[in-house]
Amino acid sequence: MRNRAGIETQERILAATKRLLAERGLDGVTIKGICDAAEVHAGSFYNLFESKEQVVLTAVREAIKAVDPHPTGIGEDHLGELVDAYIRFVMDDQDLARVYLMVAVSGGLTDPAIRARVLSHHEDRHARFVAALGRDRPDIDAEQASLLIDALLAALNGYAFQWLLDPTFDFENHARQLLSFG
Amino acid sequence: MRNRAGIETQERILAATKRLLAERGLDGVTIKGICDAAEVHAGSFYNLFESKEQVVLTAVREAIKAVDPHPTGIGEDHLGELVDAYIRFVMDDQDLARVYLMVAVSGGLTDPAIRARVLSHHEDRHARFVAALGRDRPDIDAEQASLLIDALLAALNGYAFQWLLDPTFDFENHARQLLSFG
DNA sequence: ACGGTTCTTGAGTCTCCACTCTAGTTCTGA
DNA sequence: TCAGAACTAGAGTGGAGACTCAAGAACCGT
Repeated sequence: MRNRAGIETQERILAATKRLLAERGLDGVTIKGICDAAEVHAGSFYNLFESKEQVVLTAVREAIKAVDPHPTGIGEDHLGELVDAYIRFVMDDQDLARVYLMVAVSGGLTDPAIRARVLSHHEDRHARFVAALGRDRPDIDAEQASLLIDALLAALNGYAFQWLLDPTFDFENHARQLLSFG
Repeated sequence: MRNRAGIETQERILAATKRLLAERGLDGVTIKGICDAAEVHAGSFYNLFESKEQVVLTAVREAIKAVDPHPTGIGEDHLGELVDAYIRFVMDDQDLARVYLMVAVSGGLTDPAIRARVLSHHEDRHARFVAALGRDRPDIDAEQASLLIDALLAALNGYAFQWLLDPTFDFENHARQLLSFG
Protein backbone atom coordinates (compact mmCIF):
# COMPACT_ATOMS: atom_id res chain seq x y z
CA MET A 1 0.00 0.00 0.00
CA ARG A 2 0.97 3.58 -0.63
CA ASN A 3 1.21 6.27 2.04
CA ARG A 4 -0.29 9.68 1.57
CA ALA A 5 3.22 11.16 1.35
CA GLY A 6 4.10 8.70 -1.39
CA ILE A 7 1.06 9.56 -3.47
CA GLU A 8 1.75 13.25 -3.11
CA THR A 9 5.37 12.75 -4.18
CA GLN A 10 4.26 10.62 -7.11
CA GLU A 11 2.03 13.42 -8.31
CA ARG A 12 4.81 15.95 -7.93
CA ILE A 13 7.12 13.77 -9.99
CA LEU A 14 4.51 13.27 -12.69
CA ALA A 15 3.80 17.00 -12.89
CA ALA A 16 7.51 17.76 -13.15
CA THR A 17 7.86 15.15 -15.88
CA LYS A 18 5.08 16.73 -17.92
CA ARG A 19 6.55 20.17 -17.53
CA LEU A 20 10.01 18.99 -18.55
CA LEU A 21 8.66 17.01 -21.48
CA ALA A 22 6.90 20.13 -22.72
CA GLU A 23 10.01 22.25 -22.26
CA ARG A 24 12.78 19.98 -23.41
CA GLY A 25 11.23 17.22 -25.44
CA LEU A 26 11.34 13.48 -25.07
CA ASP A 27 15.10 13.11 -25.00
CA GLY A 28 15.78 16.22 -22.99
CA VAL A 29 14.21 14.67 -19.93
CA THR A 30 16.58 13.13 -17.36
CA ILE A 31 16.06 11.55 -13.97
CA LYS A 32 18.17 14.27 -12.43
CA GLY A 33 16.06 16.92 -14.12
CA ILE A 34 12.84 15.36 -12.94
CA CYS A 35 14.15 14.88 -9.41
CA ASP A 36 15.44 18.43 -9.15
CA ALA A 37 12.17 19.85 -10.43
CA ALA A 38 10.14 17.66 -8.11
CA GLU A 39 12.53 18.22 -5.19
CA VAL A 40 13.08 14.54 -4.67
CA HIS A 41 16.12 12.28 -4.67
CA ALA A 42 16.75 9.43 -7.03
CA GLY A 43 16.06 6.87 -4.32
CA SER A 44 12.55 8.19 -3.80
CA PHE A 45 11.93 8.30 -7.50
CA TYR A 46 12.76 4.63 -7.89
CA ASN A 47 10.74 3.75 -4.86
CA LEU A 48 7.67 5.23 -6.54
CA PHE A 49 8.29 4.52 -10.21
CA GLU A 50 9.85 1.54 -11.90
CA SER A 51 11.84 3.43 -14.47
CA LYS A 52 12.14 6.65 -16.36
CA GLU A 53 10.24 5.04 -19.20
CA GLN A 54 7.30 4.40 -16.93
CA VAL A 55 6.84 8.05 -15.86
CA VAL A 56 7.25 9.26 -19.38
CA LEU A 57 4.74 6.77 -20.71
CA THR A 58 2.33 7.69 -17.95
CA ALA A 59 2.61 11.36 -18.89
CA VAL A 60 2.23 10.53 -22.56
CA ARG A 61 -0.78 8.34 -21.96
CA GLU A 62 -2.46 11.16 -20.05
CA ALA A 63 -1.67 13.57 -22.85
CA ILE A 64 -3.15 11.29 -25.48
CA LYS A 65 -6.21 10.70 -23.37
CA ALA A 66 -6.65 14.41 -22.69
CA VAL A 67 -6.92 15.21 -26.38
CA ASP A 68 -10.24 13.39 -26.50
CA PRO A 69 -13.19 15.72 -26.05
CA HIS A 70 -16.08 13.46 -24.94
CA PRO A 71 -14.61 10.00 -24.55
CA THR A 72 -18.03 8.47 -23.94
CA GLY A 73 -20.52 10.39 -26.03
CA ILE A 74 -19.66 9.12 -29.50
CA GLY A 75 -21.95 10.25 -32.23
CA GLU A 76 -23.52 13.28 -30.69
CA ASP A 77 -21.22 16.14 -31.48
CA HIS A 78 -21.10 18.67 -34.25
CA LEU A 79 -18.00 19.50 -36.21
CA GLY A 80 -17.69 22.92 -34.61
CA GLU A 81 -17.76 21.37 -31.16
CA LEU A 82 -15.05 18.91 -32.06
CA VAL A 83 -12.81 21.63 -33.40
CA ASP A 84 -13.55 23.72 -30.32
CA ALA A 85 -12.64 20.81 -28.11
CA TYR A 86 -9.33 20.47 -29.87
CA ILE A 87 -8.66 24.18 -29.55
CA ARG A 88 -9.55 24.08 -25.88
CA PHE A 89 -7.28 21.11 -25.33
CA VAL A 90 -4.36 22.91 -26.93
CA MET A 91 -4.96 26.23 -25.21
CA ASP A 92 -5.99 25.04 -21.75
CA ASP A 93 -3.24 22.64 -20.84
CA GLN A 94 -0.41 23.75 -23.04
CA ASP A 95 2.12 21.46 -21.39
CA LEU A 96 0.02 18.43 -22.09
CA ALA A 97 -0.66 19.59 -25.63
CA ARG A 98 3.03 20.08 -26.25
CA VAL A 99 3.74 16.61 -24.93
CA TYR A 100 1.08 15.13 -27.17
CA LEU A 101 2.29 16.88 -30.29
CA MET A 102 5.92 16.18 -29.66
CA VAL A 103 5.34 12.58 -28.89
CA ALA A 104 3.14 12.19 -31.91
CA VAL A 105 6.07 13.14 -34.08
CA SER A 106 9.36 12.37 -32.44
CA GLY A 107 8.22 9.56 -30.19
CA GLY A 108 6.09 8.03 -32.89
CA LEU A 109 9.12 7.70 -35.07
CA THR A 110 11.24 5.67 -32.72
CA ASP A 111 8.85 3.85 -30.43
CA PRO A 112 6.46 1.46 -32.23
CA ALA A 113 4.11 1.30 -29.25
CA ILE A 114 3.68 5.06 -29.20
CA ARG A 115 3.33 5.16 -32.96
CA ALA A 116 0.53 2.60 -32.89
CA ARG A 117 -1.23 4.50 -30.14
CA VAL A 118 -1.01 7.81 -31.97
CA LEU A 119 -2.16 6.36 -35.27
CA SER A 120 -5.11 4.53 -33.80
CA HIS A 121 -6.06 7.66 -31.93
CA HIS A 122 -5.90 9.57 -35.19
CA GLU A 123 -8.24 7.07 -36.82
CA ASP A 124 -10.74 7.41 -34.00
CA ARG A 125 -10.70 11.14 -34.33
CA HIS A 126 -11.07 10.92 -38.08
CA ALA A 127 -14.11 8.67 -37.76
CA ARG A 128 -15.72 10.97 -35.24
CA PHE A 129 -15.10 14.05 -37.36
CA VAL A 130 -16.49 12.34 -40.46
CA ALA A 131 -19.61 11.31 -38.56
CA ALA A 132 -20.10 14.87 -37.34
CA LEU A 133 -19.65 16.27 -40.81
CA GLY A 134 -22.17 13.77 -42.16
CA ARG A 135 -24.66 15.02 -39.58
CA ASP A 136 -24.01 18.69 -40.26
CA ARG A 137 -23.89 18.41 -44.05
CA PRO A 138 -25.85 15.39 -45.29
CA ASP A 139 -25.39 16.57 -48.88
CA ILE A 140 -21.71 15.55 -48.89
CA ASP A 141 -21.06 11.96 -49.88
CA ALA A 142 -18.94 9.72 -47.70
CA GLU A 143 -15.78 9.70 -49.76
CA GLN A 144 -15.74 13.46 -50.16
CA ALA A 145 -16.42 13.86 -46.45
CA SER A 146 -13.46 11.66 -45.59
CA LEU A 147 -11.18 13.76 -47.77
CA LEU A 148 -12.44 17.00 -46.26
CA ILE A 149 -11.80 15.69 -42.77
CA ASP A 150 -8.34 14.53 -43.81
CA ALA A 151 -7.59 18.08 -44.85
CA LEU A 152 -9.19 19.61 -41.77
CA LEU A 153 -7.26 17.40 -39.37
CA ALA A 154 -4.03 17.89 -41.27
CA ALA A 155 -4.47 21.65 -41.12
CA LEU A 156 -5.30 21.51 -37.42
CA ASN A 157 -2.20 19.46 -36.77
CA GLY A 158 -0.13 21.74 -38.96
CA TYR A 159 -1.34 24.77 -37.01
CA ALA A 160 -0.64 23.02 -33.74
CA PHE A 161 2.92 22.30 -34.81
CA GLN A 162 3.40 25.87 -35.87
CA TRP A 163 2.17 27.02 -32.50
CA LEU A 164 4.60 24.57 -30.93
CA LEU A 165 7.48 26.31 -32.66
CA ASP A 166 6.14 29.81 -32.31
CA PRO A 167 4.13 30.36 -29.13
CA THR A 168 2.95 33.74 -30.39
CA PHE A 169 1.14 32.10 -33.29
CA ASP A 170 -2.61 32.66 -33.00
CA PHE A 171 -3.62 29.03 -33.03
CA GLU A 172 -7.15 29.60 -31.83
CA ASN A 173 -8.34 31.90 -34.57
CA HIS A 174 -6.58 30.06 -37.33
CA ALA A 175 -8.13 26.81 -36.22
CA ARG A 176 -11.61 28.32 -36.02
CA GLN A 177 -11.13 29.89 -39.44
CA LEU A 178 -10.80 26.42 -40.97
CA LEU A 179 -14.48 25.69 -40.47
CA SER A 180 -15.46 28.47 -42.80
CA PHE A 181 -13.59 26.93 -45.71
CA GLY A 182 -15.86 23.89 -46.01
CA MET B 1 44.12 21.24 -47.93
CA ARG B 2 42.07 18.11 -48.11
CA ASN B 3 43.13 14.96 -49.91
CA ARG B 4 40.83 13.18 -52.28
CA ALA B 5 40.51 10.34 -49.77
CA GLY B 6 39.48 12.79 -47.09
CA ILE B 7 36.78 14.39 -49.21
CA GLU B 8 35.41 11.02 -50.16
CA THR B 9 35.29 9.94 -46.52
CA GLN B 10 33.62 13.21 -45.57
CA GLU B 11 30.88 12.55 -48.08
CA ARG B 12 30.43 9.01 -46.84
CA ILE B 13 30.05 10.29 -43.30
CA LEU B 14 27.55 12.94 -44.31
CA ALA B 15 25.47 10.44 -46.27
CA ALA B 16 25.47 8.04 -43.34
CA THR B 17 24.42 10.86 -41.03
CA LYS B 18 21.46 11.75 -43.22
CA ARG B 19 20.36 8.16 -43.43
CA LEU B 20 20.58 7.68 -39.68
CA LEU B 21 18.81 10.95 -38.98
CA ALA B 22 15.94 9.83 -41.18
CA GLU B 23 15.82 6.40 -39.57
CA ARG B 24 16.37 7.18 -35.92
CA GLY B 25 15.75 10.85 -35.41
CA LEU B 26 17.90 13.56 -33.98
CA ASP B 27 18.72 11.89 -30.71
CA GLY B 28 19.05 8.41 -32.09
CA VAL B 29 22.18 9.38 -33.97
CA THR B 30 25.51 8.48 -32.33
CA ILE B 31 29.10 8.83 -33.40
CA LYS B 32 29.46 5.08 -33.23
CA GLY B 33 26.39 4.64 -35.42
CA ILE B 34 27.65 7.12 -37.97
CA CYS B 35 31.14 5.61 -38.00
CA ASP B 36 29.84 2.07 -38.37
CA ALA B 37 27.54 3.07 -41.21
CA ALA B 38 30.28 5.02 -42.96
CA GLU B 39 32.91 2.35 -42.23
CA VAL B 40 35.23 4.78 -40.53
CA HIS B 41 36.80 4.99 -37.09
CA ALA B 42 36.19 7.71 -34.56
CA GLY B 43 39.64 9.20 -35.13
CA SER B 44 38.94 9.76 -38.80
CA PHE B 45 35.60 11.26 -38.03
CA TYR B 46 37.16 13.85 -35.77
CA ASN B 47 39.89 14.53 -38.26
CA LEU B 48 37.24 15.53 -40.80
CA PHE B 49 34.51 17.05 -38.66
CA GLU B 50 34.74 19.18 -35.58
CA SER B 51 31.92 17.57 -33.68
CA LYS B 52 28.80 15.53 -33.97
CA GLU B 53 26.82 18.74 -33.88
CA GLN B 54 28.61 19.97 -36.97
CA VAL B 55 27.70 16.98 -39.15
CA VAL B 56 24.14 17.03 -37.96
CA LEU B 57 23.80 20.73 -38.63
CA THR B 58 25.35 20.27 -42.06
CA ALA B 59 22.82 17.56 -42.87
CA VAL B 60 20.01 19.70 -41.52
CA ARG B 61 21.09 22.74 -43.46
CA GLU B 62 21.08 20.69 -46.66
CA ALA B 63 17.63 19.38 -45.84
CA ILE B 64 16.23 22.85 -45.24
CA LYS B 65 17.81 24.10 -48.41
CA ALA B 66 16.48 21.17 -50.43
CA VAL B 67 12.90 21.97 -49.52
CA ASP B 68 13.15 25.11 -51.60
CA PRO B 69 11.91 24.65 -55.14
CA HIS B 70 13.52 27.45 -57.21
CA PRO B 71 15.79 29.33 -54.84
CA THR B 72 16.54 31.98 -57.43
CA GLY B 73 13.35 32.53 -59.40
CA ILE B 74 11.23 34.38 -56.89
CA GLY B 75 7.99 35.69 -58.20
CA GLU B 76 7.52 33.52 -61.23
CA ASP B 77 5.78 30.39 -60.05
CA HIS B 78 2.17 29.36 -59.81
CA LEU B 79 0.58 27.87 -56.74
CA GLY B 80 0.27 24.46 -58.35
CA GLU B 81 3.96 24.43 -59.14
CA LEU B 82 4.89 25.32 -55.61
CA VAL B 83 2.75 22.56 -54.20
CA ASP B 84 4.17 20.16 -56.77
CA ALA B 85 7.68 21.16 -55.81
CA TYR B 86 6.92 20.40 -52.18
CA ILE B 87 5.42 17.04 -53.11
CA ARG B 88 8.41 16.22 -55.22
CA PHE B 89 10.77 17.17 -52.44
CA VAL B 90 8.99 14.91 -50.01
CA MET B 91 8.67 11.98 -52.39
CA ASP B 92 12.02 12.16 -54.15
CA ASP B 93 14.45 12.38 -51.30
CA GLN B 94 12.52 10.85 -48.48
CA ASP B 95 15.52 10.75 -46.13
CA LEU B 96 16.09 14.45 -46.49
CA ALA B 97 12.39 15.15 -46.13
CA ARG B 98 12.24 13.12 -42.95
CA VAL B 99 15.24 15.00 -41.60
CA TYR B 100 13.62 18.32 -42.41
CA LEU B 101 10.31 17.44 -40.81
CA MET B 102 11.82 15.87 -37.76
CA VAL B 103 14.20 18.68 -37.20
CA ALA B 104 11.46 21.21 -37.64
CA VAL B 105 9.68 19.63 -34.71
CA SER B 106 12.12 18.13 -32.28
CA GLY B 107 15.13 20.25 -33.14
CA GLY B 108 13.05 23.39 -33.41
CA LEU B 109 11.88 22.90 -29.87
CA THR B 110 15.21 22.59 -28.20
CA ASP B 111 17.70 24.40 -30.39
CA PRO B 112 16.98 28.12 -30.85
CA ALA B 113 19.22 28.35 -33.92
CA ILE B 114 17.30 25.60 -35.70
CA ARG B 115 14.02 27.07 -34.60
CA ALA B 116 14.89 30.46 -36.04
CA ARG B 117 16.00 28.86 -39.28
CA VAL B 118 12.80 26.83 -39.64
CA LEU B 119 10.56 29.76 -38.82
CA SER B 120 12.24 32.15 -41.20
CA HIS B 121 12.10 29.52 -43.87
CA HIS B 122 8.41 29.13 -43.21
CA GLU B 123 7.91 32.85 -43.64
CA ASP B 124 9.72 32.83 -46.95
CA ARG B 125 7.57 30.04 -48.18
CA HIS B 126 4.45 31.77 -46.97
CA ALA B 127 5.35 34.94 -48.86
CA ARG B 128 6.07 33.03 -52.03
CA PHE B 129 2.82 31.08 -51.83
CA VAL B 130 0.82 34.25 -51.19
CA ALA B 131 2.43 35.92 -54.19
CA ALA B 132 1.61 32.94 -56.38
CA LEU B 133 -1.98 32.89 -55.18
CA GLY B 134 -2.28 36.60 -55.91
CA ARG B 135 -1.13 35.93 -59.43
CA ASP B 136 -3.48 33.00 -59.98
CA ARG B 137 -6.52 34.58 -58.34
CA PRO B 138 -6.37 38.38 -58.44
CA ASP B 139 -9.94 38.52 -57.08
CA ILE B 140 -8.84 37.48 -53.58
CA ASP B 141 -7.73 40.31 -51.30
CA ALA B 142 -4.40 40.18 -49.53
CA GLU B 143 -5.60 39.35 -46.05
CA GLN B 144 -7.84 36.57 -47.26
CA ALA B 145 -5.00 35.23 -49.39
CA SER B 146 -2.68 35.13 -46.41
CA LEU B 147 -5.21 33.15 -44.42
CA LEU B 148 -5.77 30.72 -47.26
CA ILE B 149 -2.05 30.13 -47.58
CA ASP B 150 -1.77 29.67 -43.81
CA ALA B 151 -4.32 26.90 -44.09
CA LEU B 152 -2.73 25.39 -47.18
CA LEU B 153 0.72 25.27 -45.64
CA ALA B 154 -0.61 23.95 -42.37
CA ALA B 155 -2.43 21.16 -44.19
CA LEU B 156 0.64 20.34 -46.26
CA ASN B 157 2.72 20.13 -43.12
CA GLY B 158 0.06 18.12 -41.37
CA TYR B 159 0.00 15.63 -44.25
CA ALA B 160 3.77 15.45 -44.24
CA PHE B 161 3.80 14.66 -40.55
CA GLN B 162 1.19 12.00 -41.04
CA TRP B 163 3.27 10.46 -43.80
CA LEU B 164 6.22 10.57 -41.44
CA LEU B 165 4.33 8.40 -38.97
CA ASP B 166 2.65 6.20 -41.52
CA PRO B 167 4.75 5.62 -44.66
CA THR B 168 1.77 4.02 -46.41
CA PHE B 169 -0.16 7.29 -46.24
CA ASP B 170 -0.82 8.63 -49.73
CA PHE B 171 0.82 11.98 -49.26
CA GLU B 172 0.98 12.86 -52.92
CA ASN B 173 -2.71 12.68 -53.72
CA HIS B 174 -3.83 14.25 -50.49
CA ALA B 175 -1.50 17.16 -51.05
CA ARG B 176 -2.67 17.65 -54.64
CA GLN B 177 -6.26 17.46 -53.49
CA LEU B 178 -5.76 20.56 -51.36
CA LEU B 179 -5.56 22.80 -54.40
CA SER B 180 -9.12 21.97 -55.37
CA PHE B 181 -10.49 23.29 -52.07
CA GLY B 182 -9.63 26.92 -52.76
C1' DA C 1 61.96 9.26 -54.44
C1' DC C 2 61.62 12.28 -50.70
C1' DG C 3 59.42 15.15 -47.04
C1' DG C 4 55.68 17.16 -45.31
C1' DT C 5 50.92 16.85 -44.99
C1' DT C 6 46.81 14.46 -44.47
C1' DC C 7 44.36 9.93 -43.19
C1' DT C 8 43.44 6.12 -40.47
C1' DT C 9 43.52 3.32 -36.54
C1' DG C 10 42.08 1.82 -32.07
C1' DA C 11 42.77 2.11 -27.46
C1' DG C 12 41.83 5.37 -23.94
C1' DT C 13 39.60 9.42 -21.20
C1' DC C 14 35.94 11.91 -19.30
C1' DT C 15 31.40 13.01 -18.49
C1' DC C 16 26.68 12.05 -18.01
C1' DC C 17 22.92 9.20 -17.12
C1' DA C 18 19.82 5.41 -15.61
C1' DC C 19 19.49 2.79 -11.94
C1' DT C 20 20.84 0.40 -7.09
C1' DC C 21 21.72 -0.01 -2.19
C1' DT C 22 21.77 0.86 2.56
C1' DA C 23 20.87 3.15 6.48
C1' DG C 24 17.95 6.17 8.67
C1' DT C 25 13.19 8.62 9.12
C1' DT C 26 8.32 9.02 8.92
C1' DC C 27 3.79 7.18 8.60
C1' DT C 28 -0.21 4.39 10.08
C1' DG C 29 -3.27 0.87 11.65
C1' DA C 30 -4.25 -2.09 15.45
C1' DT D 1 2.06 3.22 21.49
C1' DC D 2 4.65 0.49 18.82
C1' DA D 3 5.97 -2.62 15.14
C1' DG D 4 5.99 -3.15 10.42
C1' DA D 5 5.58 -0.90 6.26
C1' DA D 6 6.50 2.81 3.30
C1' DC D 7 9.34 6.77 2.37
C1' DT D 8 13.76 9.44 1.78
C1' DA D 9 18.61 10.66 1.39
C1' DG D 10 22.62 10.38 -1.04
C1' DA D 11 26.68 7.96 -2.20
C1' DG D 12 27.78 4.41 -5.48
C1' DT D 13 27.79 1.27 -9.89
C1' DG D 14 27.92 0.16 -14.63
C1' DG D 15 27.49 1.42 -19.10
C1' DA D 16 27.20 4.39 -23.06
C1' DG D 17 28.51 8.10 -25.66
C1' DA D 18 31.37 12.20 -27.25
C1' DC D 19 35.74 13.20 -27.94
C1' DT D 20 41.33 12.69 -27.74
C1' DC D 21 45.86 11.04 -28.79
C1' DA D 22 49.97 8.91 -30.52
C1' DA D 23 51.79 6.21 -33.94
C1' DG D 24 51.86 4.25 -38.33
C1' DA D 25 50.06 4.32 -43.46
C1' DA D 26 48.80 6.59 -47.57
C1' DC D 27 49.02 10.65 -50.41
C1' DC D 28 51.06 14.22 -53.36
C1' DG D 29 53.67 18.23 -54.96
C1' DT D 30 58.31 18.94 -56.12
